[in-house]
Amino acid sequence: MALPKNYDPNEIEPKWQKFWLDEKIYKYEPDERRPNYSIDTPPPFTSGTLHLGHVLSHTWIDIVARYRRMRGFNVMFPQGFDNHGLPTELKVEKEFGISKDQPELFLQKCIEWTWEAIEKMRNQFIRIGYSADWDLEYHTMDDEYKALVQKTLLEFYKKDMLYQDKHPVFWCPKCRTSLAKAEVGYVEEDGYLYYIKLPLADEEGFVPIATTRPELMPACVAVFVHPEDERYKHLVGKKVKLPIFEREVPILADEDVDPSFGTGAVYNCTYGDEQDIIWQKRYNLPVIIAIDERGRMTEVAGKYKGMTAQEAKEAIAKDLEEMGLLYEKKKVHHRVLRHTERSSCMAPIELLPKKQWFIRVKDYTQEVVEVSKQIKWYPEDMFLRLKDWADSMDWDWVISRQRVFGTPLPFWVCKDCGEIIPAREEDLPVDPRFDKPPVDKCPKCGSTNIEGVKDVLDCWIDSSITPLAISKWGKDEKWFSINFPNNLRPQGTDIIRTWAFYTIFRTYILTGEKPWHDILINGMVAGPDGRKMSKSYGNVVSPEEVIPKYGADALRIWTALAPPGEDHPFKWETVDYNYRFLQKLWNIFRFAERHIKGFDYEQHKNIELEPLDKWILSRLHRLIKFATSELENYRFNLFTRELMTFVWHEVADEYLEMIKHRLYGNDEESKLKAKVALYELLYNVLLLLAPIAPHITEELYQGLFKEKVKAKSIHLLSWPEYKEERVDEEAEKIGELASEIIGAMRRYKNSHGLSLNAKLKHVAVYALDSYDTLKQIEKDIAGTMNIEKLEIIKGEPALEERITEIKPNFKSVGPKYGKLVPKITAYLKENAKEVSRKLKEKGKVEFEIEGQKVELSKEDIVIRKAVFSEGEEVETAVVKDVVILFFA
RNA sequence: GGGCCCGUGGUCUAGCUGGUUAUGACGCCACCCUUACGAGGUGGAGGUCCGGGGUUCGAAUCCCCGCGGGCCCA
Repeated sequence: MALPKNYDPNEIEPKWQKFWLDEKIYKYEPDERRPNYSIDTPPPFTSGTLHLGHVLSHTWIDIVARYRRMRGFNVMFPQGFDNHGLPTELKVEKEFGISKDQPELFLQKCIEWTWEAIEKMRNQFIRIGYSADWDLEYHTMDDEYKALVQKTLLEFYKKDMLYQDKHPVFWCPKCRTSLAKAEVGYVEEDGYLYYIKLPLADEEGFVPIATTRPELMPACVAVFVHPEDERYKHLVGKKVKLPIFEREVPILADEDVDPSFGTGAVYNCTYGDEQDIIWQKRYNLPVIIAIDERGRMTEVAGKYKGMTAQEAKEAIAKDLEEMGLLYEKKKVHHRVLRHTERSSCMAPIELLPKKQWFIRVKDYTQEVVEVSKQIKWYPEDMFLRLKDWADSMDWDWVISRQRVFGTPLPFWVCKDCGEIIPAREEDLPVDPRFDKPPVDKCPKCGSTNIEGVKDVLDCWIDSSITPLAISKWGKDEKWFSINFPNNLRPQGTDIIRTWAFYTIFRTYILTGEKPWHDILINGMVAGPDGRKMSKSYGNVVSPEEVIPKYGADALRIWTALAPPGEDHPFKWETVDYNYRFLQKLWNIFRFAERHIKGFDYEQHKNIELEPLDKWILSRLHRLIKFATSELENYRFNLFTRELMTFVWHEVADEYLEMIKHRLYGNDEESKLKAKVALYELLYNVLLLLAPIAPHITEELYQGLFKEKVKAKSIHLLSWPEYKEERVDEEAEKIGELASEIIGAMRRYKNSHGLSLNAKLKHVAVYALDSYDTLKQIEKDIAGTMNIEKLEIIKGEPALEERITEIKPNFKSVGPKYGKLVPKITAYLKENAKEVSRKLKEKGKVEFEIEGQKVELSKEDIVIRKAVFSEGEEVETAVVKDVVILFFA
């Protein structure tokens, strides 16, 4: 069976994907005889489709997994799915018209829909050649997973790291519901900026403030100015007395104040905007609630009680004006938070303090930073992002969400005394929204008035225990001891502050250890236009558009070319180029097939090879060494590029052309040697490429090598071994010279309209230093270029010679002569002919500059020259010290 | 506003422990049908290495100041 003429990824790829699954090539079982390698893969949110960001991050992981297997590791490679989330709730509400008022039906639909999404996404993973062990697949909505999440919360509760407190939520007074950040947005609109004088409490004078929300004055808790502001510096520490409400609040200084906005002084309320929250937390200010869930003024608003916020704004402004304290009202264009997710609503959003569940994290940030230092970060500087986040944290982790489709908090609360009643561990998972409490009466006050917690957990609570989940923490001692800490956590730059930070934090609190040895950070995928890929820019490209056209391997190579930690644009041109590379690879093997298929490499591998064979194998082994060290450090881009260039140019354009005459010739000994080298070369190229392009390499392995090598898949073979003895600098010099000389001859043929294998009657090659090297490849040059009469002559041809460039080799001359360098450069130029002659005669040149002796050897001077023939009968080319004469 | 990162021909990218013709690719132009491949081969045009200052014999590379972009946070 010969390879078909065309490379067709759509035929090859699904075939092997099925084969790998059927044969359970990637099955993981703990095995004490082999080193273990575990990967904590990111569980994507179950939207139903993989985007190119997933393809990038997960192909990277897959490359690592495949490489590690080839290095003899037993790789534990699970894939999970993150199920809970707002988008699913919105979909169920909108598309299926099911309301949250029927929570059981609602949840059922969410789960049903999520299963469909999982199926689709798993198939998409399989279609990119992803080599996870699907028997290890997990979902955050699984009972087992939820039980683990809840168990960790019980642990935090026991450690007294869980508490309830008030925290603002986005609240829509029209819909009477709390909203997630994704459901609100800023809308630009016109409004007024009110300038108000706030009288000082204990002396004459006042502080002028500017605000867009005078109705929040009853909730004012402080006035802020910039610490460097000369206008107000002297007032810091004093108090103002709020007009109308007759309450005193302090004047504080904070660098967040923008002195150029309004009057340079602002008042801080509960809560006008997100900055108010920061200050309230930072300075531990009181919380005064002036607006209720219906958007109306509360008790604290006194005579304004019951008014809507808008009515109160006007009434308070009017009263202040009458008191002479409102002295200016300026039109401004500003951003207002509105309920943007539901376009029918668009009501202004309030920030209302609500009882929320918190995990104490601020007290542990420095410990988390210390643990993070024990993890190796790739690239290293990504650690700083985590550190900065930890250092600047203003409040604890709010873990409760007022949603439906999420892991429930495993707690009940006594409505009489507020006692928190945890679930029993043996009952997990529990859903306190539906399940009975584990006790009949409150253990503290004896009340029977016990209510299950209605809130669910932030989805980062689910996903920040993946290392514990996949390592079977608390479940399987042996599995855990082999797999934990995980060897690798791969993830994107965007979620270092969430996923990485919280995972390190929770794992550390629960186990006392770091979750992983290494963390690998990938950048974001940009669209073809270089901008972030997003629907609103209309630059989204989906894997499903790419794969039918070019196949998964070509797309995978695009991911392999992404630099570590940096954003990477999707480019159709790149995928197209990769596809053409694979096409080229295919053709190389099609050519090689007739020469090496069934060839007994093992029998002949120790034969003494010819110089050019040694050259290409030396280059191969250098590449193996480079590839290995790059992959050890999770860097794929440079190695991939090198490999592609090597295969395309050194192997295909140069080496293959140089051995054709041997493979098709009559010298059986030489032919055999060429086959040995070709086999070793191409077999190893396939192995190097296997982690990146698993499908085409499998196809070629099965077609050309399996018969002899026996392994049932290329993905069960070992990574190429770097053999120092194959590296041969002498052979590399020979190969390089051969490439350049043959290149010059190809250009000659090309410029004369001759085909590559057209016969050249007579070529003379003159050389001095390279003479001995050339003699060794005389036969190769003549054979490759089909030269009837090739003369290699020691000496120089009788032709006119001109020096086109002469200069010092700065790298060697610079450190030796420092400031004299520019003068040496000038000297060489002025005395080019003489310098060249002396170099040829003595091998060195000596002269004086500014009374200082300068001595330069051949290595210190770079000379380029051209030769010219007067007559018409001969054309010339110059390669280093070699002059080629083509006779017509 | 804060932290980190990035800025190299039209586009993407290498180089960035300093060494003078700045790497490779896509695209563009010209030429060549060559026994694995025209989805190929050969050559060419195209650059103030974001801007400005400094250090140095020498700066894309090191330092300082700007400008622009990304991610996250506020």
